[in-house]
Amino acid sequence: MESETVVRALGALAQEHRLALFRLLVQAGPDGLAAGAIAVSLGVPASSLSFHLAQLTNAGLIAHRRDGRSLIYTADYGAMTALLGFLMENCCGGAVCAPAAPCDTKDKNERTAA
Amino acid sequence: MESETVVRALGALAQEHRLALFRLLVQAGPDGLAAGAIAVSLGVPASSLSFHLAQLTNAGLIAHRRDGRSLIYTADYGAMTALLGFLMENCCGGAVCAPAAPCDTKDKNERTAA
DNA sequence: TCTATATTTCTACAATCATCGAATCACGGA
DNA sequence: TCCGTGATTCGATGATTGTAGAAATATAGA
Repeated sequence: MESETVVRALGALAQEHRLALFRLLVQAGPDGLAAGAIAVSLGVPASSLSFHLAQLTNAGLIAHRRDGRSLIYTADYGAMTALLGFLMENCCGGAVCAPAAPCDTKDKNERTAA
Repeated sequence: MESETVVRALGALAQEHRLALFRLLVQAGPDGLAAGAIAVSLGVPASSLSFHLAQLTNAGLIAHRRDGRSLIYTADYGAMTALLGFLMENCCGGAVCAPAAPCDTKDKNERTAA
């Protein structure tokens, strides 16, 4: 994943409404949610929501499909996975630093992470 | 980790220079790097760098100590770990989604992530 | 104390962001 | 075709961000 892509993805998530929005879509799963339903759920005016949806779309974190008059938005798990992968590889000293990771971690630590 | 904290951490990393800076500090390890060395390495004016260092400090992602005339900055692995933990728990559909994770993953998937 | 070095704070300014009402576009049904 | 609904785009506005030179602060050494 290119670092420019990472910056855009991070920027897209670095906003209260958008973080909540993305979490909502993640919870909703592949079925996704219509823009209107999201607006109600977040308590944000339609035009404001549309702005945030565009930001997340532009960052490649969400996608949408049309269903009649509604636009259904879904989280792009692949993009999020790639983002996390980048952060774990480049921003954790090379060692797996996830707290909840019950992995073996291969023990390649050359420095004490955390 | 509070979602407000997450937003600030994401915002701090969502900038080209700051992402590069943080990666640099992660690579440098616990020894850290002096502000001057960072400025040279990134090719950024001292005052600009100071601004970015303040952003990262404010977000709790880095810390610093004084060594003579130099201020030595270090990455806060704990904060990064907490951030990744939040993202993995809240933004990945509840399932471990890290690509490089060689874990067992407990198979609690209720939806197909990615 | 005086000077040099390391770094931050101050200041100003351009650029980008977030917000939201109004206008517009897209689609389905009568 | 006309109307109603779901959603985006437009436009204006205030707030925040990024940049970098100049000034100020902190420390070390002579």
